[in-house]
Amino acid sequence: MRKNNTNSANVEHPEVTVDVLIFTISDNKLKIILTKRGKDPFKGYWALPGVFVNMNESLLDAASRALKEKTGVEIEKVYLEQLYTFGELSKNSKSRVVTVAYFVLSNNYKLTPIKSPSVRELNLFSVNRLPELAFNHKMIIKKAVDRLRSKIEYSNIVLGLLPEKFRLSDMQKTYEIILNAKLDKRNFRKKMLGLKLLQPVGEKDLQGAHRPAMLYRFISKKTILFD
Amino acid sequence: MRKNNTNSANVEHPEVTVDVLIFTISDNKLKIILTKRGKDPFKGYWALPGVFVNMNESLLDAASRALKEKTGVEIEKVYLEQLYTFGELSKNSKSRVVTVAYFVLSNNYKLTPIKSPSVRELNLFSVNRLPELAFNHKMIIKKAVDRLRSKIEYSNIVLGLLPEKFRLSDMQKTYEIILNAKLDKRNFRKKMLGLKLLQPVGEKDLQGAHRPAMLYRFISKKTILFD
DNA sequence: GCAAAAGTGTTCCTTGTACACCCATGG
DNA sequence: CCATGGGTGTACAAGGAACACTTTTGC
Repeated sequence: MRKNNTNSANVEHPEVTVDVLIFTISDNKLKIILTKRGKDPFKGYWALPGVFVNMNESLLDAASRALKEKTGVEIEKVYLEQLYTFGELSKNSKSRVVTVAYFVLSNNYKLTPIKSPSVRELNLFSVNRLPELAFNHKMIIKKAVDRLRSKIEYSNIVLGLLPEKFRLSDMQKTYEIILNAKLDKRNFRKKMLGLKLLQPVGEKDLQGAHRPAMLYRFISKKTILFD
Repeated sequence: MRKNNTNSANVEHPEVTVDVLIFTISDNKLKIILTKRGKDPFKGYWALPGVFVNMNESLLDAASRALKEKTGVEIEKVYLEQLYTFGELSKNSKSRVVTVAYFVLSNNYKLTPIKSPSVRELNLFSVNRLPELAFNHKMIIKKAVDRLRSKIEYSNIVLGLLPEKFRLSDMQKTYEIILNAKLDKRNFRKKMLGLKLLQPVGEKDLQGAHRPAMLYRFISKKTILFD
C-alpha cells in the first residue's frame, strides 16, 4: 500500500505481529483467552495469542491463523474486527515490533488442547481478574473491553456472544455482564424487539424448571450500527 | 509489544509505513493534502504523504515525522488519531507493506514549499473531487471521511478544524460542509451552547460588513466524546 | 400450591425538530 | 435606509426511564 522506497529496502524494519483478543461469556462473566508464554521476554507470563505476519499473508489472514493455530477458533464462526495498532518502543525487549490487535467475539468457546509447539498452556480469564500480563497486553485488553462496552450500545454485535437461538433474558444478561449494570426488563425487551432485528423461532426453551421462554434468532448476522 | 520469536528473526518481514490524512477546510470545502509520487509504483499519481517507520521511532513519532517532513505541519498544532491499519497483499507492487493510517485535522493549513527530495509536489484536493490515486488511497480517504463525519456528531473534534476564536456561524458552516447538509441555526446554537464547552471571548468579529458576531473559544482543547 | 422465570403498558421527562422575526452594523 | 448576517423562543414529536403485577411451568 506504499512506496517502494529503495533507500529503505535493505535497512532493518520493525516486525509486524497480529494479536487476537477472543472474548466469550462464561460462568456469567466476560472472559478472554490467554496463553502462557514459553519464551523470553516475559517467559511464564500470560499473554494474548499472536503470530508474526508473513510476507505472503494479509493482516486478516494472519489473524485467522493466530485464531486457528493458537486457540483452535475457526474464523468463520466468530465476529472479528480490527481494534488498534500498537507501535511504541518496547522497554522490555530489544526487538522492535508493531502489533495489530484484532478483537473477536465467540459464542461458545470451549478450551481444547492445541497441538502446537508454541502453545504451552491456554486459559480463560475474567477480564475483571486478570493475572499479570506480558508486554502492554493489559492496556490492550482494557482498550478492547472499552470498545466492546461502547459498541454493544449502538450495534448488534452482541450476536457474536450469543448462540444461534437464545432467550431475551440471555441477551439481557449478556448486556448486563458487559455493561456491568442492571437493566430494566420491560424497557430492554421493548427496545430490542423494536429494532426489528430479531425473529421468534417456533420453539420454546425447555431447560428451565419454570415457565419456558420464547426463543429468538437474529434475522441477519450482518453487523449493523444503530442511529 | 510481542514475542521475540527466534524463528522469524532472520526471515523477510513486511515493511511498515505510516500515512497521514490531513484534512482542512478551505474555500468552503473539506480538503485533504496529497503529494505527487516521484517513483514507481504509481509514479506521477497523487498519494497520501507517508514515511517508512524506522527501528528507533514509535508509530506516533513516524506520523509526526511524516507531517513535518512531507507537509510542513507541526504536530503540536493539530488533532491526530489513528485511523486504521491496512495490510492486504498488493496487486500492484511486489513489496509487502503494512500501512498505519493516521488522520489529522488542521485549522489553518497553508501550502508551503517543502524542501525535501522526496516531495515533488504538494496540493490540497476537495475530498469530493479527488484525482486518480495511488495504491488503495482512495478507499483509505473514504474511510477517514466516514470517520470524521460520524465522529463530529458525537465529539468536539470540530475544534481541530476551527481557529482559536471563531463565530458560531463558522462552526455551523464547518458542520454543514462535513455533513453535507444544511442545519437549523437556532437548534445548532442551542445544542452547542448547551454543551458548555464554549466560552464567549470579550470580542466581536469586525470582519463582516454587517452586524459583528460574538466570538467563542473552546474552554478546553481536550477531545471529548458526548453521550 | 408454591417457587421461579416469562411476559406485558403507562406515565413522565428529556431531547430533537420545525419554524419566523427583530437586531446591529457598514455602506 | 437598505442589505446582510447575527441573534433569539416556542410548540410538537420521539425516545428513554421508571415502575408492579399476572402467567406459565416443574416440582
